[in-house]
Amino acid sequence: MAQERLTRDRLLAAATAVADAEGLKALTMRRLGAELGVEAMSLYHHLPGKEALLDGLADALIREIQDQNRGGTGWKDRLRRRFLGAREVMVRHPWGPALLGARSSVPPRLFVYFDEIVGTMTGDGVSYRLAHRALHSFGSMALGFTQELFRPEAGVASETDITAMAEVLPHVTAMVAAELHDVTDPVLGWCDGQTEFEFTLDLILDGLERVMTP
Amino acid sequence: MAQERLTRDRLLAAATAVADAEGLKALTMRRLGAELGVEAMSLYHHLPGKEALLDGLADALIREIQDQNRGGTGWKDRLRRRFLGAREVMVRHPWGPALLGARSSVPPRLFVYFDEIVGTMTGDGVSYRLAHRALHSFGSMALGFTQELFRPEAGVASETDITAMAEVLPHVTAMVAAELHDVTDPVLGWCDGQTEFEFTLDLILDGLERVMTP
DNA sequence: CGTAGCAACCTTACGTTGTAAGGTAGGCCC
DNA sequence: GGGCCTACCTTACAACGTAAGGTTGCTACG
Repeated sequence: MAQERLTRDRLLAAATAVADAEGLKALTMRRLGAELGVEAMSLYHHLPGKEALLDGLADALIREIQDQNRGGTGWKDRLRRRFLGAREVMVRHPWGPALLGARSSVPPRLFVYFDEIVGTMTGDGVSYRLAHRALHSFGSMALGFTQELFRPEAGVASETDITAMAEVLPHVTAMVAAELHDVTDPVLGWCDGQTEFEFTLDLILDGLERVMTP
Repeated sequence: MAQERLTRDRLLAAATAVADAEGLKALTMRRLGAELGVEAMSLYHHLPGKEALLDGLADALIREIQDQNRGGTGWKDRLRRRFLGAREVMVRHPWGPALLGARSSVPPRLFVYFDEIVGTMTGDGVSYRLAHRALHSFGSMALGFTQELFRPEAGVASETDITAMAEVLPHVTAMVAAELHDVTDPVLGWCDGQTEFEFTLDLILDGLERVMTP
């Protein structure tokens, strides 16, 4: 693992790999050093500290999102493609949302990315006022994720759990039952992140379009 | 600070106070112990560990949000009031979003809260299918915050910064200029979180209403 | 009344984290 | 060849969460 010399880029690449494989929490200086066949303190000759490492990671993540740009015509179509591309990046790097959320200062590249979004809108006739509002409405959708507070990845619940749940959560229980019954493919159909992401995205995009052309 | 006996509730209250005053990062076991005039390890007789402390904090936060329920008529109005109330709670506790985002397992009370939302909708004639979609669309709005990735709390930039910014961020710079010129009160008008929260909230609520009554 | 038991709190200590401080080996230049 | 710079290593420290076990005082019961 040692061999080649260290670089800031090799460092960030290794950090990304560790985070992809084992999550952000496993990304410690010592662990990253080991990954590169080097002592932890050697990393400090290429990065000033752990915060800088995370900043670099965030920057690389946003660049990866920017690179997902895929054309389209009109602000709506363009943004839609952009955000769907962003989502693919976040699916590849599940630590992305948490990282961006935890960063104490805004990654500078994020401003550049938002600038592109504003330019996409105003360049197509959208007013600055609405572009500004839209920027806030997109929120984390622009980065390809919705705050997944409700993530039922928990797996199958036991029967006693289900009966207990039915008492405490009558409406959700009924909803799950109704939805499962409705859907042809019970696995893909229930809480399919992609479908719901697109639903919400179109809800916002259509809403914005309606606001600007009343 | 010592005097009275420790309680799980006193513990959580003190933890909330520390987080309110100095942020989540300042909330360590030793610090919390000191706050209560007690050694860190004494806390372990009331809570099994730090994770449990954070779980308790999250639970209390969600309960505070639930208590903001303020009536209204019809699912749209009811949810709107609810979410605006939730926002007030998050304004009081700026560490809220980060805490919920960082929790590795979903706080159980969140399911109860979501159940209330589903009940509010289906009780007013909304289909389970749409209620489910809506739940995902609300995302973090249901908890009163939008992922504030773009938070210009940085303060006034220097002149050189501004000219540098104009080169790299032409569209954002123009937008800021246009907006500042437009607005009567330049401080409240520019990036007023409340205004933008309501704008996005109504965008989603109106969109959902339109989907169900085509 | 004595004593067993238990709840609440303290003491000590360990492993892990980020990182400050300073050491060392090799290549380059004058 | 002697100084200097770059890249890496060694050692050490403070702060963190917490395991293990000690101390104290109240309470219940034979």
